[in-house]
Amino acid sequence: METITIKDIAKLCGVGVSTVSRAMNDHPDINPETKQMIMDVIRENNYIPNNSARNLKRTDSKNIAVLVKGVDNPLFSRMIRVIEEEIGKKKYSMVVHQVEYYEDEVEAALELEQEKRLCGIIFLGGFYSESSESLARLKAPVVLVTSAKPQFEQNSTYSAVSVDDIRESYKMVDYLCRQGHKDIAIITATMHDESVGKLRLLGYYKALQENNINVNEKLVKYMDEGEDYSMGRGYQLMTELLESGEKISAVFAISDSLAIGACRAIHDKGLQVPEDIAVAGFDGIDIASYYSPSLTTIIQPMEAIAKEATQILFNVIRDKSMHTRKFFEGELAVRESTENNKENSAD
Amino acid sequence: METITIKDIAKLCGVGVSTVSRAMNDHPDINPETKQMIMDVIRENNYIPNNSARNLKRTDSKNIAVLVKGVDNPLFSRMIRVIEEEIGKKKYSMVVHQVEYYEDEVEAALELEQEKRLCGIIFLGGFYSESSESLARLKAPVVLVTSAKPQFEQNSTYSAVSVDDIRESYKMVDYLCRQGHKDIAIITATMHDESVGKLRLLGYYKALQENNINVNEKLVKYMDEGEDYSMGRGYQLMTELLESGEKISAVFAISDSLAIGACRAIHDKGLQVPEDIAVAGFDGIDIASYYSPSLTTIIQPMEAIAKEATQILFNVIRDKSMHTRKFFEGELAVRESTENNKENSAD
DNA sequence: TTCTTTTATGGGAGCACTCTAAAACTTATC
DNA sequence: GATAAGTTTTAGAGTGCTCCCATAAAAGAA
Repeated sequence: METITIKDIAKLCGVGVSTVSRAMNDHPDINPETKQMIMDVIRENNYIPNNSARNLKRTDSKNIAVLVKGVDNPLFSRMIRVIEEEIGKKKYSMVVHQVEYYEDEVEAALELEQEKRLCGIIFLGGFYSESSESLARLKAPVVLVTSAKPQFEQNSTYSAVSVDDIRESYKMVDYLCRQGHKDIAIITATMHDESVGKLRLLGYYKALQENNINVNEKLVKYMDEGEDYSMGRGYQLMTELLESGEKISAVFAISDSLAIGACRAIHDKGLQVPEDIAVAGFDGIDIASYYSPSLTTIIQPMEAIAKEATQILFNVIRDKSMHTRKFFEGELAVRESTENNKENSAD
Repeated sequence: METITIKDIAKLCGVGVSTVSRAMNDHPDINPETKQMIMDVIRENNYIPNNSARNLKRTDSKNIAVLVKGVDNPLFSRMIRVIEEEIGKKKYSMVVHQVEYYEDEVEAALELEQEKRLCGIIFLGGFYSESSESLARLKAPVVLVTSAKPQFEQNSTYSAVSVDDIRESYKMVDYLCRQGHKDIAIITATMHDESVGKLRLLGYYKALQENNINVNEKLVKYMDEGEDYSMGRGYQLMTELLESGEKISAVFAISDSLAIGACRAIHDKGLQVPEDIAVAGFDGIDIASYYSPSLTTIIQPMEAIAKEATQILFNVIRDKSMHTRKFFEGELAVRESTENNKENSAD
């Protein structure tokens, strides 16, 4: 059972190799009947063209890379699933690349580009320390998903799609303030200017300010740069918070995983969520609604974001359209972890 | 900034193209000094060979595909991370392919093989309805990870690595029996003979039998074929169980996600875990230990399994060594969700 | 009928590599 | 100094495909 090539198909059909190529690639200059005949033969013989040979010759490689910091982040793995579906529909193929925390994602993309002849790049998460200048080194169009970068110039060299992190974070913290909380801690990511953690922190500051609450910097806990948003890390940081002796009535963790770790830490100190401390997360991953107590969170429309990201990428690749910046609206889901039993018990 | 090719490097070094190729591929017939010189030039110019061109010519393509039913299954996404690391170390590249529930994974692999010139295939999960005969259609060596298939003939056409599902499941149910439970329900996957769900069900039967407990088929709940092990599904099936009116003192769900869904369902009926019903899971994903109550489960050594799987694959690819069947030992982690307060309150 | 235009097809160069076979250069042996 | 044997290098064929260009056939215009 030898590998079957385009030549074999051509011979079988009694036509030239180029005609078979034409039929497969929806080239206009071909007789519909010939095309039909060729396609039938292809199907009968389960012929699938060799991707390497195609990519070698083609200018447009039909390879899209997805670079992820943490494939096992539930938010990302869910999005990867959607992105692969979308990419598959358009007959492109997806290359997933896990970027280690110590790696520079743009460097990694640069390598992949040489190696795999990419025609498009999607970044899930990540920091882009050098920002625009760094991203501009990539030849293929780039879409940033769920990353910082609210600023967006005309003629940008990349697109971006995400929720408005400042606004969504504001929404959550403002909600906590209205619930009567005054001592609200936050568990966030690195202080890096280009990080989602920074934006969500800004939303936190803004909400406190508008509610006339002074910021207590001792209630602001940072993860280290490049660390995953893990439950373990949430647990540690919450424990530090609890052991600091500061008064805390609510905690906002910038991911659901961190929030769950925090819940567990509170529990392990013999305290109750939400009775003693309310906890809120961010993302809206499955576990948030199944956790006990179910977790108040900002639900990011992951499917929509992932779909839009691939759509934008295709627009840029195929129609050479301009890069764009799209914001999605998150949904504040109020659940058990912030139910205010103390004050509202009379309701 | 034009793309740099092997020709450019050859010219820069003042040597032939084939010599550069030799240097890069650790070919023995080359002067060490020449090689060093060439490697220096390559590094200085950030040259990275084009993968498509390589794969086109090479017999062994250095492409390994990972086919997954459900990339967003936490167990799998974690393993994917480890597998990519291992594959990367050996300078091979990984192609992740999400297999939809309605797709036949072997068909999908067959396509990928033609398309991407695979030199190895790893399956994560999946069913393999046609089993051996079907798998034998693949030319590249295959390793099944976390799949059924305890039987293993000499000269098998594939390797397999997993825990011994029957034994691990037995361990768990036997433990529940010893805790004094008599009415133990199970939430498992399809009845399909080649599924992990079936094996774990066999372990359940065995444990009940050895503990002289009659099986009540009304306590055995099946998911549909191809469905993900989701929390939502666990919730539904547990709700059905609770509404059946059968007496239930413990539930064993064959994945942690299902178990968490079950916990939530019990909670929503106004009952307590473990006081009213004990719950046990399987897998040992992160959330299991952070959930409230923390979840009793069988911890699969995911990292070790993933590493071993890639190792075996490399052995078969490179040394043409025989296929093997490797079992790992799981760890029964007893946690809050099965703590037996009732009987042992005097302890 | 002859010339131009349109439509359909085939030939073959080229993509960036690998690898075989042969060439060029060493060194050893008599 | 000639031959053999080994080492290092190179030219060039081959990989499966795409796409430009040439050609052939059909259609339309003169």
